[in-house]
Amino acid sequence: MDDISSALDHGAMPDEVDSPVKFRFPLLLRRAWYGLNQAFRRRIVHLGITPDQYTVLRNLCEKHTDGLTQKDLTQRMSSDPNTVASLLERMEGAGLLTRKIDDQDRRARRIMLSAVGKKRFYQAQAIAQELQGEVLGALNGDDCPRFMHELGILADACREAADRSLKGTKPS
Amino acid sequence: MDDISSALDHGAMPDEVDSPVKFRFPLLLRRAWYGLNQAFRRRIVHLGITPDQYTVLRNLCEKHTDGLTQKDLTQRMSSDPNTVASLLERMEGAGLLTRKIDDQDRRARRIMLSAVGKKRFYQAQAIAQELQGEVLGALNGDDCPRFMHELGILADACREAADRSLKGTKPS
DNA sequence: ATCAAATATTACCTATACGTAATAAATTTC
DNA sequence: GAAATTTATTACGTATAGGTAATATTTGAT
Repeated sequence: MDDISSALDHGAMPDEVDSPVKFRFPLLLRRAWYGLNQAFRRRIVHLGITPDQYTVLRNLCEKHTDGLTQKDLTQRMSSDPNTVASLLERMEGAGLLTRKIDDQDRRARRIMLSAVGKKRFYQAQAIAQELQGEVLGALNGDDCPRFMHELGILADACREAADRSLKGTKPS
Repeated sequence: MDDISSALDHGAMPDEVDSPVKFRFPLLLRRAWYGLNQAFRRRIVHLGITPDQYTVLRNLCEKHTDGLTQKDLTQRMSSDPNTVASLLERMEGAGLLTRKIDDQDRRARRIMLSAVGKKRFYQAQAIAQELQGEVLGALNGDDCPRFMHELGILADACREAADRSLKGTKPS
């Protein structure tokens, strides 16, 4: 009753539980994401910001029209309202941005980048692009566009799977 | 002095700070990883384990020879000693595994899967494979192997970048 | 206009992620 | 062979990730 492996037709399973290629996606994704994040964090620590804070700054800079609400940011970062709230609280304390009640919807808060926040973003962006260049350099330049296209497809599929997994425990 | 954008030759920059394709890697990676993780977390919450705990269980099951030390696990999970330590502490408390001083090296702790841990792993593995099937189904089956190969190359490049970024602030 | 339903945040809690310092045991060195 | 060095963990602190519940507000229905 201990060795469930036999009970679930997982024959030998010496080293590779996951099939040769197909089932390595989560492993590779984890490795890539953690590595990239670690590298970036270590390279921008002297700027006093973290990778996630950089993501906030980037989103605010891309749409620096009238700022964004926390809800907007949450969606753009494929993140969570709670996470974004505490993230922004810290960043406001650090003087990177300001949060003011939205005029149209007093429930929402409109986030505006500060001069310091904008400056930090451009400083970090240079480092981010350098890092991305190093990493993507490992791939054949010709393969890059197709790869990114496919990664985008999988990213969407992951997001959709997450949304589906919210309601009926087991969608279809 | 406020609008650094002009000072750094970032011309217009209306919406796409990042170049068309090449510089979207971090965004897509983040979206994919967060989405996959959320989906999996939501699908295994009823088993009482988290995605990271599943990763631990999987590593222990793959090499269930004599267990692994925390150091081994840390490397296999491309994680951090501190993270792994607290992770294992919780898992030990939950009865998923045991930690005993290693005989050969009394500094190290050898992690051994418990019967419960093994059971939870196989239960979660079925869910993981189902999820992976759903996600990878979005990709052309023929493109999958090549994609995984390229993702592996990038994952390695990310890890190496992280390692390089540890010592000399700016490697080469 | 009024009360119910939907929505944007906050408050609080647990689980990572990871940096730094402290510990303890193994290894190297003179 | 004892001291210096390296190494596996733990202890402690800050920054996410995200679930649940409470709050304030806006909207919609009557």
